[in-house]
Amino acid sequence: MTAAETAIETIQREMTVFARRARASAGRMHPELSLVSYTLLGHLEERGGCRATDLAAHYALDKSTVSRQVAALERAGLVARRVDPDDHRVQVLDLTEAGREILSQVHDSRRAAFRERLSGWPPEDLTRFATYLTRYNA
Amino acid sequence: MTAAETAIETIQREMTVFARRARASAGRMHPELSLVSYTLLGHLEERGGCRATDLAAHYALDKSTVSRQVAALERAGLVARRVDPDDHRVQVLDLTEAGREILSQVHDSRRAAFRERLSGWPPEDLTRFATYLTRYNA
DNA sequence: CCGGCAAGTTGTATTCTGCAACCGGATTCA
DNA sequence: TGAATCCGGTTGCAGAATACAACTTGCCGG
Repeated sequence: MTAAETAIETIQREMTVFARRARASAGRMHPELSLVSYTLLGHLEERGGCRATDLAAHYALDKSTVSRQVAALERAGLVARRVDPDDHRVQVLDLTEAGREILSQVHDSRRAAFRERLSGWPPEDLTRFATYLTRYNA
Repeated sequence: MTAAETAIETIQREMTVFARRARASAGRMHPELSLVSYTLLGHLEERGGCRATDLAAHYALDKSTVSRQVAALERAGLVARRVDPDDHRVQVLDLTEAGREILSQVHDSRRAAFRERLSGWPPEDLTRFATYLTRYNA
């Protein structure tokens, strides 16, 4: 087996380990914000307004799932929808102030967990790791 | 925010994305074996016979959930249960031959998926990525 | 023997998800 | 311009995973 193949084995195994752990702990960290809701809010924060379809495509979710999640987030007052004046089919989603606040709380506690876990890593390794993960998920 | 903090943000987000996708796609790749089932079988393969309660504790699942999953796996002929002669409350779980076989197939196809996904990565990036993941999970 | 604890099972409710059918606005093309 | 089509989104439905609680059965210390 080449070094690259060995690396692929390792990546697979470690990703699986991670998936297991994430599955086990996701619900416990923040009961008020599911993993998906959190992800969606985070996306909105980063990219500003976007469409439900974009979210669905990006996270490989069915549009119906996104529709319901967004509806729940809107009921909870965390996101706002407005119709795109240029295309009346489109709803542009945005965080509300409350959404921003909750997101920042959850963010902080998750960040603390990751920071704890990643403490002692050289900054250069952190940025490279981040790049790899992004590329993997792209 | 420093570069390192930004990287931590990204790692956190991308890991989350990955975890969600892994779960969603696991069902599609192998309809006959959910991520949890796969994990449980893998556990049995590694450690040989164990109790349902051990699985529940190890994966932070409710014992009822494990009970149902194990029941399904037994119906599918992938695991066998036998009563512990020393304690009749206990059922010792073990892979059947069919279970071992399916597990190895799923293993292979997962490996193929990873290989596909990572094709085109320079070998040194693969090895570094593998190193980072291992370090992260350690 | 009894009370309490441990292992599993089952009933119930909730949540997340995908698929399919549908609605209404936008676009294309003859 | 008008019909066919496409696209964004919603809703009905069904299935899976899960937690919690109540229960059954077996074990063990007084």
